[in-house]
Amino acid sequence: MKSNTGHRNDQGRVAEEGEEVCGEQLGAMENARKRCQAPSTSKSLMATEDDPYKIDPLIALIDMDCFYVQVELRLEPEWRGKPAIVVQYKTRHKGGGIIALSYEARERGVKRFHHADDAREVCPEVKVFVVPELHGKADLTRYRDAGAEVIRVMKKHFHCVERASVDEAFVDLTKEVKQLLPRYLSKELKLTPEALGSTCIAESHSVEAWLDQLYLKLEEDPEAFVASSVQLNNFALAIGAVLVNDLRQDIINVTEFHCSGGISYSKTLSKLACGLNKPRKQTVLPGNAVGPLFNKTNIIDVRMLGGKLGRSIIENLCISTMGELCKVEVPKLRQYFSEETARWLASLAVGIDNEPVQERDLPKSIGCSKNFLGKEALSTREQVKKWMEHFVSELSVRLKKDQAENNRSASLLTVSITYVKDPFKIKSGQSCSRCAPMTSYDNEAMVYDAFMVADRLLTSLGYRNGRYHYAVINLGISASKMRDGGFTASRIDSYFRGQKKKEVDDSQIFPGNKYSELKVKGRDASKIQLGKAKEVRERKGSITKYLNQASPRKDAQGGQASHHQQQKVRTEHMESKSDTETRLGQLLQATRSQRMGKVRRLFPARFTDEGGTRLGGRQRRRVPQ
DNA sequence: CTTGGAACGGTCC
DNA sequence: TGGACCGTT
Ligand SMILES: Nc1ccn([C@H]2C[C@H](O)[C@@H](COP(=O)(O)OP(=O)(O)OP(=O)(O)O)O2)c(=O)n1
Ligand SMILES: [Mg+2]
Repeated sequence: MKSNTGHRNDQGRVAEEGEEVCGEQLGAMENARKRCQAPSTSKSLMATEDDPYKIDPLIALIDMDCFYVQVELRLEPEWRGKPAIVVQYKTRHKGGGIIALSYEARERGVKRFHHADDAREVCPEVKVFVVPELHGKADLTRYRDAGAEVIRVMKKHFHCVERASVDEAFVDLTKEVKQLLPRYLSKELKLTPEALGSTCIAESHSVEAWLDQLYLKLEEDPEAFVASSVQLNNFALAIGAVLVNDLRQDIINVTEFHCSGGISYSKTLSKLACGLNKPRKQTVLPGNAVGPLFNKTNIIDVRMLGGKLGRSIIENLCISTMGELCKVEVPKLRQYFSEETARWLASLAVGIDNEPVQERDLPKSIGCSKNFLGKEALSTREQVKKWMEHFVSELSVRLKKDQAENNRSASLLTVSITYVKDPFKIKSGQSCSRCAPMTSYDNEAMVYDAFMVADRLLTSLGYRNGRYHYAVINLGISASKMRDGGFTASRIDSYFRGQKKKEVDDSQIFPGNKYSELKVKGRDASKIQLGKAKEVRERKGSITKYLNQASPRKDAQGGQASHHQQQKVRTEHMESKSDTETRLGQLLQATRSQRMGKVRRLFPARFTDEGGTRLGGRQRRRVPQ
């Protein structure tokens, strides 16, 4: 992947194209940034007296190496340097599914889609760490907390940090780099290979040569250098690399965790760069390297193109690399995609995504869920209630911790359910979600709300002799719409609107209605007594309004989680069973064939027709030429 | 027996 | 807005 053995001429030629394109992309990026009102970068191309140097936005992506494994290795360091994996549900299928694997394990041929038993087959001495279980489900707290440790270090170094996942964050380096620029240009500070540390330069063999080249140009003609956006941007990238290297070293010092980094001009490019030299390395992706790199980059491997959209591009245009996509003109793209999508793709094909780094280091939602496949599927009220209790037990602890640490409270509680007619003869599955206001972190209140919402939906789909007509194969709850501070009377009052009669008999599931006697500690009971909260559910508020439309959808729908795994498997080019080979696969196949949300906009013409065919000729909107 | 989990963020209507 | 759906780790 790294070394370019042949096609020198070809790459050289495209490199020039890339350079040219990149020069143009910067202006486009800036315009889009202004539209997006990214405060820290919106003026980056504007030279003013205070800010004499025009540089493009500089974005880094930090991604922890085999993160869950590192978390386990910090707890049991004797396994460092050995093949190791982290699995979920050891007692289940084939010793549990792998969710993280060390680089030593990767060298031995272990794959993420393997199970523990598979891993032992190809690598008998592999160390298997098992995700902790609590309340009958996997408990990822350990890894979330470790991720927060890392973010904390990042915030120490940079103001604008966007938590992208449990082990990834984007950083906007623009301001910090711009501040240092004069001191580096004046030689007060010097860019050295040592300062760059574990840096690689994409499409370049040596950091030294790259730096030498940079300084050669600076010495040659300093005025021309600072006037050249290409030179200045490369210089800025190098400064960014120093800052990111320092950050990564600090992360090691503070947390013992190693990570990789990507430094470039957009989230897309930084993410791509980060993956080029994993692990324990950071990669600078300069503008002039984008073209050559894109020539060998599969479309599927680019952020946001790893799913249906990417596959449709490949199928429709009969291409496979970003370099090829770059050569496709907007009018051609318009044959298959909407105007908006076509333009967006054309930008992305030169590395522009117009996404500012958001200053957000906390998750926006906190939730938990679990699959119940085959005989595990839930079909009684008692089962659903039991699992709601488990979920709430986990969630309330996490929410209270979040409230204490971050001074915020969730205002929305969402229940999501995937259900099928027969969990053993999966022919169609449907997923849905319902929400209720969150007015306290009281366990029983949350259980009541979550269960009532779920039960109403499932009951309305059919209920007889103590069993729902549908079996629940995935159940989850999530807290979101975070607001500053704790729960206040006015906040809770705002939920009391309208009136509606109770629709479901809860007397058997909640005997004695103990729930209505609960109170929130430390609050004005007359206002926020949970008995009042219960009224919400009996009135015509946001909950019941939607329960009335509980008729099953016609489209097939499978568990989101599983569906996503499928996406991941394809993205990583890992061989695995085709969907028709397994029962679950059939469900997932149905899932993917359903209607396409955002993608309807993205694939107006062809893809839609094909989707319609798969669905049995269902008619879809066709976008005018 | 059937098993590709469990979170997240975001867009669209 | 809520809810369905997509993309991602
Ligand atoms: N489908 C996935 C992908 C990832 N993870 C978890 C486990 C990983 O340790 C962590 C980070 O995901 P990465 O894709 O970044 O993978 P790693 O950090 O494990 O490896 P790498 O070194 O390739 O980044 O998120 C997960 O639970 N399910
Ligand atoms: Mg990682």
